[in-house]
Amino acid sequence: MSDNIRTIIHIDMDAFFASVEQKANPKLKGLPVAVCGKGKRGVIVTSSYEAREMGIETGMTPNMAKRLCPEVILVPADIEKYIYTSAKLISIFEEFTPVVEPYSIDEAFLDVTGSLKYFGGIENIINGLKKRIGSELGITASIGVAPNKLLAKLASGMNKPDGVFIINQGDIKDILRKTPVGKLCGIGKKMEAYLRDMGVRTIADLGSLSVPELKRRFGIIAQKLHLMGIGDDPSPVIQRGKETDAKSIGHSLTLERDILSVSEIRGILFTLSEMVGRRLRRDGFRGRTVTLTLRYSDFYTFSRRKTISTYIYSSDDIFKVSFGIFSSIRYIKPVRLLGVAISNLVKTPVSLPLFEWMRKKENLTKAIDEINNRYGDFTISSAEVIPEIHKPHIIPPKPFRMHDRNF
DNA sequence: TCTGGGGTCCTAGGACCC
DNA sequence: TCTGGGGTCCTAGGACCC
Repeated sequence: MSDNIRTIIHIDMDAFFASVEQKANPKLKGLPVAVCGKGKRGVIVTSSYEAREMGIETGMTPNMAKRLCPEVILVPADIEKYIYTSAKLISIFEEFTPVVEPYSIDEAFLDVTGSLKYFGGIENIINGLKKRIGSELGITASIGVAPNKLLAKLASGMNKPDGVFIINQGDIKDILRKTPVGKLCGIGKKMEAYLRDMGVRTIADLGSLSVPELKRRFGIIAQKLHLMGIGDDPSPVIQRGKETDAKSIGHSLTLERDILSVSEIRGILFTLSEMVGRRLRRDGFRGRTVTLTLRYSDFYTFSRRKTISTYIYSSDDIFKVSFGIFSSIRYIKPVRLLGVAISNLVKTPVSLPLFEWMRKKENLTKAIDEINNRYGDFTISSAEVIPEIHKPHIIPPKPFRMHDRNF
């Protein structure tokens, strides 16, 4: 461990989407509100604390929620509003330190080690954050403070909603002894069950296992697990704009109804390819591996990928590869979900176009993107695109899975 | 009662080359 | 005559996070 102790904040909005809706429409304040995804197959993505008290959980269908709590108010998700609020949040955070790492639409890590003195201590920073968020955005946040990201994240969950929890150096041992290992970010259900079989229940139990012992069971992640077990985490807060490049870009869509028709599937793949292609180009990448994901009506989900020899970036090329993969799948059942993703990415200036037709194609693609960037998505696009599909999709919290409920 | 969407990282096995 | 071993690339799938 290092001598200079860091002060890391993890800040997590409370019931983010629901709170934003309650702020936008004060009539919803104090009521059970559930925000749902759009379309026939949308599920609940967040709910207010009032709704949670009635047993409403993320992942339920609106029907299930209604049955459970007839007074629940269902509000369709308005992603643009949440993105806007999220951007405001980040700019508030950045007034307290430049070292801000957005972790999702409603969470961030802040390294405030360097700004403690300026603000006169951690309490002033916490109070300042809460006050600004409350007065400017009308929502609440839970804040965790600790010497590293792992523990800060753990801390922010300890006193929800609208809470603060500070883990000082001296408290660490005690907390590790008391806290179940599954509370750690990175230990999911499977890992927790596996650790339980080894007699590991608390974080401290994990810390008591030796690295070689962990290596036998978990291989390469042994060292990391050990560090987690002793509450250590050397990873830095990565300042916004200094992130590593994306590794993949993709979109998927659950269809309004299950379909079998190849021409409909073709249309959806084309649209998804266009969405992927636009983001790929906007972010300045090309890629050479295309992955197609299918989910059948029985929920069986699988993927097929293809790596080609050249880096591509046009929506058309992405579509050709993804439809080619689809065509190679022999046994097709009614399709519930389709996904297209591209990976094996490189930053764009790769080479100049070799031939005239390549240059023309590139110019056309650029012109279309410029128009779409200026006037909104799909102002211009091929006749095959289905414009309904593309609103931004960014959905947060914990997925709730039907089949997890049996224990 | 039916089960959203966007990512990262890791594993294991096969193809292929030297 | 019975079968090396290392390295790289690729595919499929799963765990995990939000």
